Amino acid sequence: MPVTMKDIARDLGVSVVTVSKVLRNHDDISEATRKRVLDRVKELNYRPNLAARGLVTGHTYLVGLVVPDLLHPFFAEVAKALSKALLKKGYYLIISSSEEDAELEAREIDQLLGRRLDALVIATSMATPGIFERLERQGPPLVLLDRSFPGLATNFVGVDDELAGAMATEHLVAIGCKRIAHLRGPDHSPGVGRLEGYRATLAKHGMKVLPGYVSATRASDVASRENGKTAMRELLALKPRPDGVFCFNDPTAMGAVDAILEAGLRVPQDIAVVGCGNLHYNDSLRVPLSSIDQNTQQIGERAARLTLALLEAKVPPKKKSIFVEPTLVVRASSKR
Amino acid sequence: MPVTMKDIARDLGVSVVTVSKVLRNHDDISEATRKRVLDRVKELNYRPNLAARGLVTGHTYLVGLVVPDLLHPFFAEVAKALSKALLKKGYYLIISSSEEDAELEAREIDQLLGRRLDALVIATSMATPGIFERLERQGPPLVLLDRSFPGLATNFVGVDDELAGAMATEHLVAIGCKRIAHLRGPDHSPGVGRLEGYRATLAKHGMKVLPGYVSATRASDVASRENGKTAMRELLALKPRPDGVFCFNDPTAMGAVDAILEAGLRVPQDIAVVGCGNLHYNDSLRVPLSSIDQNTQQIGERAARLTLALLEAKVPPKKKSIFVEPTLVVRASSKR
DNA sequence: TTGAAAGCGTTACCAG
DNA sequence: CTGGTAACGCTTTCAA
Repeated sequence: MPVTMKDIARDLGVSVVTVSKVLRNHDDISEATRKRVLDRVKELNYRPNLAARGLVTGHTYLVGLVVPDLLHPFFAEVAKALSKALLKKGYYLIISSSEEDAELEAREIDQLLGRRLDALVIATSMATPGIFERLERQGPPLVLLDRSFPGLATNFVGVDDELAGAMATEHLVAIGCKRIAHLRGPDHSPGVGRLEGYRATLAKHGMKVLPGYVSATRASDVASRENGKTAMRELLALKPRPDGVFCFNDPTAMGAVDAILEAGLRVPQDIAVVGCGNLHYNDSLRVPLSSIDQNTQQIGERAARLTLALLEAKVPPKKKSIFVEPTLVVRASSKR
Repeated sequence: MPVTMKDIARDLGVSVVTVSKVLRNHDDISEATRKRVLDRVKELNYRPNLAARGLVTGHTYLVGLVVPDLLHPFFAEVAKALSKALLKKGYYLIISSSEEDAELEAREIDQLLGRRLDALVIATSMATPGIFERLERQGPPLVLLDRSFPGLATNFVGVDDELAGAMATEHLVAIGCKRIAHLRGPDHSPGVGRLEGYRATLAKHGMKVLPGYVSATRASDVASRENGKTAMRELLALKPRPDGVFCFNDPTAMGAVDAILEAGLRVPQDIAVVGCGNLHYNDSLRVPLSSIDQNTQQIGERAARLTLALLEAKVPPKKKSIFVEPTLVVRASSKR
């Protein structure tokens, strides 16, 4: 059994209250007793029970983060930045992964609610906003991350996906591509946003989305490498064949490059490829991959700032959506 | 304020105890009351306060995991496997990252101890075992992960690093390398273990570790890419020059390949390279990288099994060390 | 400067 | 079947 305040109080012949006060630096304690208490605390290696404390104070200094996949560097990096920024203000981050599974995510959220966290940050795997409507009505302050729902009024932090799609497509246009295709992502907001950015940019330049130029298969976030390869093979069979591809994410783009090389074509001379996410190793690939950088760290920091603002507010502030600006990183796969 | 059992009890004119029993499926409650309670619980969206429950039951069903770096796929994958296996038994994993910083790690551990977790799993960034000796004496069940301390009796799960080093070196010998160098890792057990495996294998074949053939710089776990490049440049300046290199990890190996190609030499013809960790994208690199796979998933599962065993034991079982067997994956960087 | 009493939300124990 | 009482480890309030 761990040491409690009671043990210390008994040992020293003082009351629990006195011990409690010393530990929280109240100044209505004599130097003498303070020292006696502190010494005993050290000796016994005492640690306050944070759960008990939270029970009475009403806040836990715990913020929950739910992500679809910790193996995805994007989420790992957001977690890192978020954790660091929150820690500075004394808040501790609890991370859980839903493995892109809506049902598991619901269970995780339940757990976190049961622990009475002070706030919740969620990059959801859910297809519908139902759960979040309920959370907004009854639950701790909530910030949605990376994926949002049209029509749901909520706090949100993520990259501007439409801009990301537009920048990638704009770049392909700029290097002279005439027939630009898109290996699209899932039906969530990043997938749809990037697709919209692609569409809008083509339209702006008076270019058409040729039949089949938006992949039917939706690169899931896991195993998108294989998906990309398969989807690209289908694109290669089209006539006319595309001369530029914007891919939902980098693994998909890597798969696309695989398929293109496999068909005996060259990247970027025959087909230029741009991904999204800017993974760390893009530089060292067989064909170094151009990509849209999502400014991940900034996303984490802005999410932290927003969360802290919610935590410190007396009255619930107006819902706020923060869109971080992406950046284009050009490498060999689109250098002409 | 969240709904409590008291609210439900009052609404229904029953006692808190009755509500509590319904929620925990005690069978000494009439069907009628059970239904009334359950209905009200649904209506109000009630969730038991797990902290309060933990306070009285004495266990939290929480297991803490501390890793040096969540961005490292190895740890992310361990976390994933661990979490999945624990969840099956009703235990929930709290993940924190120490960013390879011993001081931060100490603070994280303190937090976790304050939360009275049921068990702790730690891949430590500490150079000394002091903290863990104390934890073994006073603290929840502890499992060390990936990194161990000679002389510290503790539960441990990790890959057999000496075997990893031996397998890599053995492979380089087998493909005909005569002068094998090692870009070594930090001073922790994996770094030292792999080095020992390398040394032992050379000795076994009557080969010498030539002067300067073990890099002085120790690939830190972060930014090891640049380190690898720098260290390899130094190796290239040696006479005679090595014709095979075993690198502590894959980023280091990627840096080594960079340096070799930059010097106008070929991989694997002039110098063969083997890494360790078997990162997912090793296949798609400019030079696909041979590597030692650590069987990460198995590490997570074994860690979970061991943790659960500790959790379920009445008396503290004897300390156990589990070494998972690594596997060699041969790719172009060492294919002759 | 100190501490007694009440309470946070829950469960264990035992009497009715 | 039901529920009163005590307890978990802590903080808050207020009186001494």
